[in-house]
Amino acid sequence: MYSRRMAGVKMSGGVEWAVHCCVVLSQADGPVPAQRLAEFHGISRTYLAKHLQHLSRAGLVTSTEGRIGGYVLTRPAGEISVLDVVLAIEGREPAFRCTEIRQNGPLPASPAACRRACGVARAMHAAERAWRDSLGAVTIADLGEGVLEDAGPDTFVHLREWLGT
Amino acid sequence: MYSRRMAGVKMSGGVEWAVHCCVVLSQADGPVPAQRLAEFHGISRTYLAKHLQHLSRAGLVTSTEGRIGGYVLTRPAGEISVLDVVLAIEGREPAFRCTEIRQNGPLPASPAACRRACGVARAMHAAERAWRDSLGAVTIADLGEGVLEDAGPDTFVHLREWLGT
DNA sequence: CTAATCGCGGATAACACCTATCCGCGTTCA
DNA sequence: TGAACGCGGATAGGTGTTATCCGCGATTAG
Ligand code: SF4
Ligand code: SF4
Repeated sequence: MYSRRMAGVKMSGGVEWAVHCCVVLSQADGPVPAQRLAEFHGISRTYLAKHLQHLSRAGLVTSTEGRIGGYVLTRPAGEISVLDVVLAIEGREPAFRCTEIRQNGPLPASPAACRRACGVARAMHAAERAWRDSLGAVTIADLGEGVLEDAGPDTFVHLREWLGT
Repeated sequence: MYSRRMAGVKMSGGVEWAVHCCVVLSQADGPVPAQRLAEFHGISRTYLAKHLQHLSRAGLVTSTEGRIGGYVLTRPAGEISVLDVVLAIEGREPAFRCTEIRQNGPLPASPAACRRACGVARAMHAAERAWRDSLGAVTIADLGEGVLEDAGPDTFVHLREWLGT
């Protein structure tokens, strides 16, 4: 699916799907099945279902089983941040994982010096905090307004019509 | 090497090695061979060599071939940020990669609306910018001072003695 | 000059994670 | 009852990370 060489810190592609689904759900009146969400975005239904289950386990969406089931946002769109979605899909593990190599080799750091994280780890964690703070400041409701600005004020009207089909 | 399950946005472990090597190099008088750097940190010599080559290609370190060769920092430690090292090892690709799913499905976004990145992509890129700004504000020299605070003022004296062995 | 040391780049393999699909199960409702 | 739906496990292919090994060219001690 990805043609170019890629490297480095990378984010799962499912995050993009999940965020878009949340924006759609914020405009829906009732439960929207995964089938419908996948159709709307032109993506794999079975794989999207996996991501939606992650959102469900994280408590961001509430699932309704049975005949006319589907997904509904648990909280108002203004109370769900992009960070919530990213953490639900990607997990809560920090990107930087310290392997404590300062304790290896001929001059290992003393146990006293290792009581707290070293400067390297502190710098990495501070950067991740800045990243999370930035994502935490944007809500699904904010993204919905952005769509209206970019695509016109009647976009969600068409969306609701299609969902009701 | 990693026993626990991990998920999500992740950073290559080689970044930690590379940053530590830069701190060591900032305290060395002459070229330090990869063999020595690997010994000091108790890590794989052959694999570390790969990362050092990345640093060399990025221009952060200058390599000397031959009998008494090794690596030297190209710039002063105060002019090399942690971000420089991370980008050299991990590459410059952004973590979030947009697949433009808004152009799919029964209600695709109009070409006019796609002239610029949508709100989702903008939020992701803003968060990455905050992450990079945070990492760019910390230099190798700063980390060296942190080591002195944590491990005592004679730490680098011992280091230089061992390097001279 | 010779040999030892060193950096460089390619080839290779094991492993983990991402992507994607399929199936069976339980639930709900027409 | 049957159709639609969510849930979880099993599975498979692709990609990136981790790690090692080899040959090559460069440099220097002896
Ligand atoms: S010095 Fe910092 S990054 Fe390095 S091993 Fe220790 S805690 Fe981890
Ligand atoms: S809406 Fe944004 S994140 Fe989604 S496909 Fe379009 S540009 Fe990418």
